[in-house]
Amino acid sequence: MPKVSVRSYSRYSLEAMTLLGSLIRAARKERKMTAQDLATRAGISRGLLQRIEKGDPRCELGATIEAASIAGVRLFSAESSTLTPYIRQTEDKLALLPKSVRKSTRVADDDF
Amino acid sequence: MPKVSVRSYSRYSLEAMTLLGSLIRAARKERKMTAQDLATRAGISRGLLQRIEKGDPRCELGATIEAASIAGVRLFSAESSTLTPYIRQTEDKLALLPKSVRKSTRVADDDF
DNA sequence: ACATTTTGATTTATTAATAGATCATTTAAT
DNA sequence: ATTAAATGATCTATTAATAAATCAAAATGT
Repeated sequence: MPKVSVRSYSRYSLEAMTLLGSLIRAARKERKMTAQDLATRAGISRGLLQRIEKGDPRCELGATIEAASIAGVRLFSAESSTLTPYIRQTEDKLALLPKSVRKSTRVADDDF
Repeated sequence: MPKVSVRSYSRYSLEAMTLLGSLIRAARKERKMTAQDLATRAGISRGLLQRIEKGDPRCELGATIEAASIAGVRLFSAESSTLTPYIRQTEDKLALLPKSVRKSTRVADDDF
């Protein structure tokens, strides 16, 4: 009997993954691509694409994003052809934030 | 010598994953969460969170989405508290599309 | 300046995902 | 109606991801 490994997801996460999968599937069909077509173009197996379109949480992020992208679904809709400026922007923001975060020693100051 | 398994990603996909990771990291710091904090809350190891924040394609989709969600980064910004209506909308659209896609037999009709 | 915590980077054992194959069923085009 | 193709589902061997531990370096608060 195989040991069961559990991992839980919030409702939002589950819904987001389901939605993403459905969007991919819808986009694929709109473009009249077969599952095998898309899978091949994404460099993955048809079985994995099936799981991706179902919103299975345990797929590789990369495989999912790539399949989405080829189907025409983009996580980030950029005006420019590249996301680089947004990445840069975020990195700049990160540079301003403290490099390491620290909880104040006095967590719940109940000595009053 | 371990056999090397390759998987390739489009530039967009790589950039999207990098951006997502950076957004998570920035959001986490803005909220003054340590990596360990976020990892624990997401039910993953700190090492995995490190990879997620780097935009590593080979992470579980679920772990990534969950970490993002907890950090406050959402893939889909819904007006409602649930994505259900969007899922439904997409499913409806799917219902209208053919259940299976088919290439026309006459691919390149060169007999003329 | 110092003490402590956070982070970054590795390494290994364990667990899980993926590819590929196969088969039944459904679907679409003729 | 018939036929070929697409889909859905399941199984197994192989390959890869994850958790956990460890250690060094960097950063923060006092």
